[in-house]
Amino acid sequence: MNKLPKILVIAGPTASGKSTLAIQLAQKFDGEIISADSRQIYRGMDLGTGKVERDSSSVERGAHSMKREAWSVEHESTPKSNELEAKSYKLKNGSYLSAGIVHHGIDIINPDQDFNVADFKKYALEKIPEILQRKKLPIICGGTGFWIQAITDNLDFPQVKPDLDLRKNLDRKNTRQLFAQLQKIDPQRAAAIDSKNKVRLIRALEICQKLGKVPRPENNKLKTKSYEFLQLALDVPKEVLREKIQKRLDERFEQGMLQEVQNLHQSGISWQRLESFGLEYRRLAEFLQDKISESKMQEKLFFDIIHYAKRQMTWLKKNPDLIWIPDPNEAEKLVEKFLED
RNA sequence: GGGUAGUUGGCGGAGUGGUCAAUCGCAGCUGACUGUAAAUCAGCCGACUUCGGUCUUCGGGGGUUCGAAUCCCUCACUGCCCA
Repeated sequence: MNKLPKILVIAGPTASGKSTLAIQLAQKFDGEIISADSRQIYRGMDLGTGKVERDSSSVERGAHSMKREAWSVEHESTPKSNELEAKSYKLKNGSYLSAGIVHHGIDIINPDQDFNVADFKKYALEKIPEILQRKKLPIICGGTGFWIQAITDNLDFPQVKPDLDLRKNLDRKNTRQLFAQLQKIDPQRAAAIDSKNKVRLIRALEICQKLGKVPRPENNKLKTKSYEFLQLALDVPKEVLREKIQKRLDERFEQGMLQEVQNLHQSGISWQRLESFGLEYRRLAEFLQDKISESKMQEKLFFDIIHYAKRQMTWLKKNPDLIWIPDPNEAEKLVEKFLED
């Protein structure tokens, strides 16, 4: 039996220290990082998404300021016909470097474009062989559990692309109507679906329109695996995480997160779009529109992030392959062992 | 000292004789999730519970009433106004 290529996964809730650990391990084991973060893919969304700081090029060395290029400035290449090609933005120097480590999946599209799990899966499955070819260790690191699972479990998605017009139309109806509609078309899916969840209902109907009904996800246990994963997650006590979240939030404000959101809006991103990104982008957009007061915004945002971390934990907890490590220093040994045989 | 408004579950805040263990919001807890996943959505949230119920709550005490968070008396505390 030939051995499967190995991939390291670093998961954990927001503010748990994933990125730092990933970089440490990348340095130690000669790796490249694939960010699995549904918001860090966007250019110009830096402070609010907590991107690792990009290495400044030798030319602009000494630029200690947190100033980052506005996405509109670097956005000069016009999208090509190929959707994925168009979406995956090629940087001049080829990649996003932080602490000398190559990061994929950061700054790959503009905030007015969509990039979903299926896109990510394609993207990552393209990058992984490239990284392996360079004899480097692929490290998938990020907080978007679903995206990570798409890779680790090689999830199969129905071949139905989002139909924005259809979605817009369906969105006008309420969940009762949508559910009734789904019951008629695909009772099986209807029986299993969350009947109050509009997003799910709309997607189900979208698939039905194309395929007649929603295919049952196949059992991934039967699938042949192409990679071997070591999945680690940072286990940070709730109280500690709270403190880290608050501290990080304060820092982000100091670094000019508000300005970042303002800039995004000025470069053409609608408030509605910004709000749809959630967390900092939603709350700051609301504040900038005078929908909420500053103190309300700060308060809400803090709790939003706490809740988000909680949701992440709920997701992560049901992954039986995750190894929870209370201390980041434990990771090294585990990775070493993983890479041995 | 006089007047006045108030005191409700962790917080905010409804409720003004029975259908109130007490609307609702926040916080808290648990969970769902196959192309929006930082999104979207669900349940629990006084105590005990064999999940049908049982018990103790609405500042303290005393009353009225078949029955009070809701009415009366009184005490305490808080805010505002007049001294």
